[in-house]
Amino acid sequence: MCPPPALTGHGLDTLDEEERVTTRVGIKEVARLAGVSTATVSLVLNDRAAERIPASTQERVRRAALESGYAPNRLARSLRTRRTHTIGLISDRIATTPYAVRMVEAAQETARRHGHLLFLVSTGGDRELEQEAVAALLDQQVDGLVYACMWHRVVTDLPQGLPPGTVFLDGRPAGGGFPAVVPDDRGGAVAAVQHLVDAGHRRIAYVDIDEEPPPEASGLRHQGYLEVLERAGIQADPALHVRGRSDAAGGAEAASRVLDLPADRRPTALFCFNDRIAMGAYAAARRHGLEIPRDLSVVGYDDQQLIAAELDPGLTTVALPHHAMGRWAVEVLLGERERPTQDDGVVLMPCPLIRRESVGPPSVRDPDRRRV
Amino acid sequence: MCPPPALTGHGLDTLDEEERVTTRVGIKEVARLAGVSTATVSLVLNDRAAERIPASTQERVRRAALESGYAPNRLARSLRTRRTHTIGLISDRIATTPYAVRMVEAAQETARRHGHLLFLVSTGGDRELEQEAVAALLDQQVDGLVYACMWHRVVTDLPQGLPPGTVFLDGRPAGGGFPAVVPDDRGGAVAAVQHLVDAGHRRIAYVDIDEEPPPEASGLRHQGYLEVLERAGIQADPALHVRGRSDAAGGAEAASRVLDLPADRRPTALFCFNDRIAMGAYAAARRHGLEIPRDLSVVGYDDQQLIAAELDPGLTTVALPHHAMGRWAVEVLLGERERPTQDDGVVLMPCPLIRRESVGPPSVRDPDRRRV
DNA sequence: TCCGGCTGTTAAACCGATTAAGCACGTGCT
DNA sequence: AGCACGTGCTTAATCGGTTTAACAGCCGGA
Repeated sequence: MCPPPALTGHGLDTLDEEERVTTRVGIKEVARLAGVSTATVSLVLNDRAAERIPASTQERVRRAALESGYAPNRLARSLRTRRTHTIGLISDRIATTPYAVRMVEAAQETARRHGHLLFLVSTGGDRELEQEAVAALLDQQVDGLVYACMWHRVVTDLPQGLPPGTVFLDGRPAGGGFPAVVPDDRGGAVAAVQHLVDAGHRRIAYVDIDEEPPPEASGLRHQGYLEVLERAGIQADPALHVRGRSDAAGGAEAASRVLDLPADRRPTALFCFNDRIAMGAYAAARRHGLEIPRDLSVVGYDDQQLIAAELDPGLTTVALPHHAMGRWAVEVLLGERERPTQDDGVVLMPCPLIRRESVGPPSVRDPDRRRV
Repeated sequence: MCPPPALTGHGLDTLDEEERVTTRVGIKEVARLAGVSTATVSLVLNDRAAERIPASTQERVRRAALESGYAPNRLARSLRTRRTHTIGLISDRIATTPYAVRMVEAAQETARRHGHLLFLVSTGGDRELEQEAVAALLDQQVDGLVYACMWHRVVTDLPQGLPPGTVFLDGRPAGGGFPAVVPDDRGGAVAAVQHLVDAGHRRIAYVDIDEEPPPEASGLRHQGYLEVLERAGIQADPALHVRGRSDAAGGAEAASRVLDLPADRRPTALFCFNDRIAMGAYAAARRHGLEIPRDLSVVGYDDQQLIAAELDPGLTTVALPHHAMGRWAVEVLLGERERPTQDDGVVLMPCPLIRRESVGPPSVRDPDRRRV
């Protein structure tokens, strides 16, 4: 029992106590306790013993490790094995879209389940920070990188030096060449609008977002919207495609524009770009004396709990598969799941329709009762 | 046990190219290029040269490093220096309270500004996972740990083996002994209620949350509420302290209970435990034919953007200093800021009042007009 | 008796940096 | 000439593990 000199200066009486606190027990100590060499300890504890080392010795080593509370220094191990069991997640931002956070959480959880730790870096979209982050993470010898976006988008100028295996999350690299997963916005829109068509609606407006340039999701959802109309033999009315700011006020304003149309052209249902716009649509409906879903059906997008579930009546909406995407990204990164080869490596994750109470059959009310 | 692909993989033709991609240039290569030993390279690049090494040599080394794109392997460096420049953040959950995410983001940003990377682990409140996380992070030799809660609470059973410097964020350890930062809920309530008193209100209700056990914040805000009333010489009316579920419906129901009181006891202002409850209070006010702020003033808590800013009229509320707390925690951890010694190491972070349009002078309307 | 092979274990190289200690050389002083 | 000292660098130990090659001892067969 002759301990190595303690590194700290603050002298306690009992060296024993001090050591417990400051110095972790290493493989050497275990080897000494078990009366073997460090090589043997390493072999045993890593199950590389392969019959070469008798059970008795293995038992001795394991007991020594357990009793001394040995935990290997992963730094040292990683230096030799060249695997750190860490991954880096770079995201443009995490706080803005509340439920996109689920992506990060899912990524972290998946990493953990596979024995990895996750470095989180959010760059606020700053190119320079992003570049620094890539470098810092590679310096740390991460086993892989996830490049996450908080909105479905096409990433045009990638940082330099992204390692080949990097996985894109909720975005895809302009040039391709990396595995990527994004929500199936077109498919989600199809589900939403089909739901309205199935309920009997023929005049369905798309209350789009008004942003320049329009986000990926905007165009894709429009495609889905048009696709369903066409399949249903409904002539799309350009007047029913309106745009508004992405908040309740903007949504109310845009929704009002279609609700103000003459009775024979006025929509009986609204497909809103997102839940905030749908929230505004509720307000507009109220101002037009329309009751949801009796007089007007509304479908949103995003399934933001704070809005969709709290509105009265509950908003039928389409959920973004944040959790599934976060998990997918890490699984692909860690080789637990096949890398996609089709479609330039881009995988579309389905967006499930969440049915609440904001959709019903079209109203048959007297047009004169339209305003209050 | 599928082997992760790590950074290497898909073979390229030219070894040269391959090397560029797979093998990072090490200190040895730089030494060779500059015609010196690795020791010299290390000395120069770490500015430990201290006049011992002439400028000409330094120049040569630096150029070699730059030209070869040398970046030190932080694993190796850390093994030797015993500092990894990484910190671990353990949080019970990150997705639930949307804006608590700011805490994590602030922590990450602060870590980055001080040259550190942040490991994120969210445990879902699972004790066992929490324990594993502590162990895994310590194995990785993190320089420190932040233990974050997503609601202000007292942490009763801490995981084993938390290193002494661990900082608590939005929570404090039951036994003390660790630095901790929590929002000043009492102070925030004081600001909110004082604001109402200053506007002339005398009958102010506290629409509390109905949870067992009541969260820390509930009691503290109640204290602040009572404190202001007492200072203002207002007799607190127990009937004006009601509780409801923490959502819009619960808030509406609880608010209705006080709005149903006879005119001479009915409050002219509501202080709500949070913004979701305040959202319900808006609905209740509407149903009672009361206009905000003309007939009823409302103050919330949390400043949830999706609610507070979107409501009409905008909700005056109290913001939780998530950003400031996240930053504080990391600064204390990294020794950039003095550890608190007062109050068992617990620091109260001020909660600023956010003034919007939901507060006005008390109504002088005819009580008979109360219902519509 | 000698040799090959098997068993159980270990010495030592290695990962890529940092850093204490020391060496070689020139210079100035006595 | 001899010596101390400063300058400019290098050697080698070290961090805490993993991994390869080899060694000691024993056994059985030729």
